[in-house]
Amino acid sequence: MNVNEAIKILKEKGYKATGRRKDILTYFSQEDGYRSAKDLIQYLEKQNEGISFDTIYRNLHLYNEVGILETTELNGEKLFRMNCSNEHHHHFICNLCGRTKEIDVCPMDEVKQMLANYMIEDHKFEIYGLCPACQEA
Amino acid sequence: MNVNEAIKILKEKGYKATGRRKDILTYFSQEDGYRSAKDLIQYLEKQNEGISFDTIYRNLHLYNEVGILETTELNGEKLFRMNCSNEHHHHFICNLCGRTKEIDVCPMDEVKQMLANYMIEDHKFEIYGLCPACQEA
DNA sequence: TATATTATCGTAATGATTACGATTTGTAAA
DNA sequence: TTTACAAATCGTAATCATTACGATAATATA
Repeated sequence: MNVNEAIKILKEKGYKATGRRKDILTYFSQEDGYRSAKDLIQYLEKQNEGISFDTIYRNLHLYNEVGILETTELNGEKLFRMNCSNEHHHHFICNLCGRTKEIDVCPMDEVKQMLANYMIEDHKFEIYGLCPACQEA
Repeated sequence: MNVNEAIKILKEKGYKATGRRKDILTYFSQEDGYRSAKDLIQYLEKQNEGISFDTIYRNLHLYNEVGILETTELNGEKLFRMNCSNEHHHHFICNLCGRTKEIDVCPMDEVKQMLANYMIEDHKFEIYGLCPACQEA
């Protein structure tokens, strides 16, 4: 997803396309892995842009709700990345650089049969390690 | 795993079997789902036992390291449960009561082939929802 | 361009977790 | 069974990510 597609989604849902929101979208569109609120703040400070925590977190959650960002949680902090696909998928996540690789395998079909009386609401399948680039360094 | 087995593990590794450590083990051995540090503190207060945060978290991490407790992370807090099995396994986790059901399916064999040049260090596969008991309430 | 609504700002508050110096406890050797 | 000492605990303060708030500013649309 790129910045313009994301802005289109915002407008369709009645949200305003503010400068701040575009700044945040610009950041995530140029990264290709999971990034934290702190990463985003540091990026904005380098651009000489102050930003409020309120604005950061409000928009990260909003973007997640409307499907612009995907999210995960690692070591006590939430991480976000631009949504790369409309298909259901999972990720390999590099422990060093946060970059991801899409995994199309989903074990839920097999698992559903084992949980007949359970109401399944969500699931998480993630693989962690070192990507090829980070193994060399 | 029960309290005595856990204490045996502690002693084997050279850790002392203190009253506090037994209190904590007693709590987790009588629960059958994921519980938070806060849950543990509340339990101890009901027993009229004060306890320091230092002691709580130091021991939770220790127990996780030596394989007495399993851990996961949900909504910004770490959760712990008594390790139920020495076999590699995953869990269904009830969103209401935290109780778990062991899942023996592991999709990693299939996935490893898709990640030939990636160094896999860890993975997480969890299913969330409502257990049969919580669906009725 | 005026207006109403939504968004942002700066900062304070919260909640989970970690850290610290002083004190206590468990263990094993004397 | 006492002694000695390392390890563990306590009470509390500090940290870190996140949430909340009242005042101000920016956006969309009429």
